Amino acid sequence: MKHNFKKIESKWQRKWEDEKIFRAVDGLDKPKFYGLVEFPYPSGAGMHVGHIKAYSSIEVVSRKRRMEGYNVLFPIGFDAFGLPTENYAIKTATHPRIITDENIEKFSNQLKRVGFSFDWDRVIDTTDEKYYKWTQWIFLKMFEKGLVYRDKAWVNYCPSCKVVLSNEDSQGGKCDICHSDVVQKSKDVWYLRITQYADKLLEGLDTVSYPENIRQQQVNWIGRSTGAFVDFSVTGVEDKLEIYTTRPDTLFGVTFMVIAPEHPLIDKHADRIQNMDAVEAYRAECNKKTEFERTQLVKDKTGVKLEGLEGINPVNGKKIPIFIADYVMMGYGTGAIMAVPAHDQRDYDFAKVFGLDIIEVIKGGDIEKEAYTGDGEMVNSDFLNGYTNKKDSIARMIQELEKKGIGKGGVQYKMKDWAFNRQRYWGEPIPIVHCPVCGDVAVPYEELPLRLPKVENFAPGSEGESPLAKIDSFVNCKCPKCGGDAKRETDTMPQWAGSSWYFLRYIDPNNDEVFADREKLNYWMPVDWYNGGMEHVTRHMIYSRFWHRFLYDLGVVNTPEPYAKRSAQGLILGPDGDKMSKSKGNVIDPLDIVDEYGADTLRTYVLFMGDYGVATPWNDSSAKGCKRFLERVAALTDKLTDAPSTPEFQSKLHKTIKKVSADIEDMKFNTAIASLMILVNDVYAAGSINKEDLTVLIKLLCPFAPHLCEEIWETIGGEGFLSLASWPVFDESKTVDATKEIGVQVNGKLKGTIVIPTDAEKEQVLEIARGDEKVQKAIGEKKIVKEIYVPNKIVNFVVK
RNA sequence: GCGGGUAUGGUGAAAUAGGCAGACACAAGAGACUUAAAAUCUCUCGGGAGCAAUCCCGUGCCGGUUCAAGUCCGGCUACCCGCACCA
Repeated sequence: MKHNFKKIESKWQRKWEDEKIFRAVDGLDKPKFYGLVEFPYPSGAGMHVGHIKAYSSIEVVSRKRRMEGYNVLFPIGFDAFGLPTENYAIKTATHPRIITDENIEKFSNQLKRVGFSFDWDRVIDTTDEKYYKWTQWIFLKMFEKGLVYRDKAWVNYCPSCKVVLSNEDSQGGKCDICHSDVVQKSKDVWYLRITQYADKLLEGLDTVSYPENIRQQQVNWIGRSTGAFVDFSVTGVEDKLEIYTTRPDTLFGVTFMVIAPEHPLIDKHADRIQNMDAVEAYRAECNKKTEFERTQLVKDKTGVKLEGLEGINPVNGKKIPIFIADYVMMGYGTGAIMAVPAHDQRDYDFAKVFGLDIIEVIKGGDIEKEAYTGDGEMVNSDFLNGYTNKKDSIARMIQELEKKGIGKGGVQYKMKDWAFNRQRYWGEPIPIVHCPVCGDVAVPYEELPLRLPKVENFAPGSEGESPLAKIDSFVNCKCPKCGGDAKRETDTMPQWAGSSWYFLRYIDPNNDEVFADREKLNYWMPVDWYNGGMEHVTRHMIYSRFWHRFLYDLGVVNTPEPYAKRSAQGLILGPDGDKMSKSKGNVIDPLDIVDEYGADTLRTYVLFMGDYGVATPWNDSSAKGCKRFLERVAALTDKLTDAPSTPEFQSKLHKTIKKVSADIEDMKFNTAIASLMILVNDVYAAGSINKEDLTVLIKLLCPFAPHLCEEIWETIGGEGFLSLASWPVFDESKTVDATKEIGVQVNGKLKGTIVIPTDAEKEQVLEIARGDEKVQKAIGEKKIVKEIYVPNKIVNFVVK
């Protein structure tokens, strides 16, 4: 048979869709498998070849699971709120709804042309009001539980997108969307108290199967540290200056304090600060610096001493100067530090610039040269002198601080609360009403969804307020509590909201009563295997784990963690080895490949091209090689024989079943495909194959190249869909050979190979090895001093 | 600076738990078929020496453990990813 991919691919895609053979059935009395891939943002550009690779892994596993008898849920949907659509809407004066619908239509057709076995009856769209009703519902539940708060704050603001960004969206001081420099702006911000879940998110990592690098990235992102909060008195003022430190045991080495330039103490006691001019000048200078300069370039210490205020070290009563400096951040800890120059390099550098005292309290380094951050004996530290163990000295100091009421042990996180509002149109409206009497009031649950109103002009206002603020009919409303005149919140939720719980909605996508039926959740959750990109490890994954954990604490889902297992694909690079980008002109369009080589070739190649987790350049000739392989498979129907299979071929076949089965589970798709290529080469060498053996072969290949395998199955008279046939089981006894070829080494160097009966006795093997001509020659006149035999692997003679 | 990872032919890459390095492909070269080309099929294909049998070298670098190291240990180097004046 010829491989007429154009004809057979559309034929089988239609059949699969008509008969809905990939539909997941709720509550079936079968083991379940929930395979998940990150749902796409339906951009106008259409599908990227990276999508194909990202989905192909779980696609292959899901197809294998179905054949193994599992009830499989492998869904797809669209994460469709977001800025690119909104910007395109502004540019073309088209409503984002229309653009989104068009793009979803386009994406769906493209996905279908690759033959992915999604359950198309469960498609979700985060911009559908039936969906975002429940996004708003979860938000209100969080509001109800005190996990939502509003605060005026200095925030990351992108002047180009005119939008407030979360910490995560402005990494490196650049806007994640447009890459402009982010500035600090004082704004009204809605926060989700994700920090309250920091420990739960950390602990949850021990209960799931994530690759080490992903686990580590999440641990770093949460950034838990333990230490102590200590109150320092300030001369002449009532307030205490609270600092956070991880090394409270170095308190006797404190020689000055540093507070962030934005620290409220400064304005509060401005009248006592004699050099307010210099302070203001320094603050202005800091404000001018971009985040990039502040964190990347300027490691030189700068600062200004606050004249008129002095700190008092609570453990020894010493007066110490207070500085402002931009190396202390308002956003971490308390925005104030005690400086121990002898044992912290930054404090050391600062002390050198300003000529401050450096007092050693831990022995072991040379504080003339640099700060010593290692362990050692405590000195100059009163009751801590003589301690050599960091843990003990810290514990003792915390005990002392708590006894005297001047400090306490505490925990800090690098992770900050999640800035949750955006001044944009194309997002979920935040369902809150501002009442002059009652304050912030939740929109009643029965009024959800709070729909996005129709707008003529989607552009944000000049001050960066939401386009919704211009719609009086939306803004003006009655307070749900007191019935008085009130105004609606006009900001919308960030892009990440909809994707924070979408995997739950797939389970029950059309439910109008609850976000998903509890029994169905119990059946399907958790997600058994989730594949996606590394770029979503610290945002989407942490956010969605947080939301899911919240829902668990609320008692509405059955598992604390949403994803039992996570994997990540490596990028497909352009043929030139660079990251694909339009500007470089090295983008591969997957649909071009489908047209030219077929979907089966595309699917097979993206998994064959290399290690699944590693970035690999696209190589068109290699892709063609996969096409060649599939053509050779198609032609096997011309080699059919009625003759029974040979024991040799049975052995090869069963070894291949074993290898392919194991490799798919280990995501070693490249070697799984390679072993199928070897098997096909073996058939060509033998000249013929019988129907039974060919059936096994196409079953193994079916998850990778399903259209072709279905067609072959039909051609050789198979009944029903091969995609629903049973996965081959190997016979272990047939994977063991009667004889084995092993190497024989002399002094660790390979000198010959011998054939031995499998599991032969050591003496028998050594006998054969000694008798080998080449081995004898290598030994020559020398004496054998040691004989090593590793069963079925190798013989080594040590000679002198 | 901290954390994670990677390094193997001309290329993408294989190598179970320390046991025949380079499977499977791609590219290249030669040949067959063809009026010709494409496609297909056959052969060669890490480096060096040799007519050859064969021998020597070879998994980023230096050292170690071992009968045996791509694999384990110690010390480097380069690159990639993430975080970063985090107190």
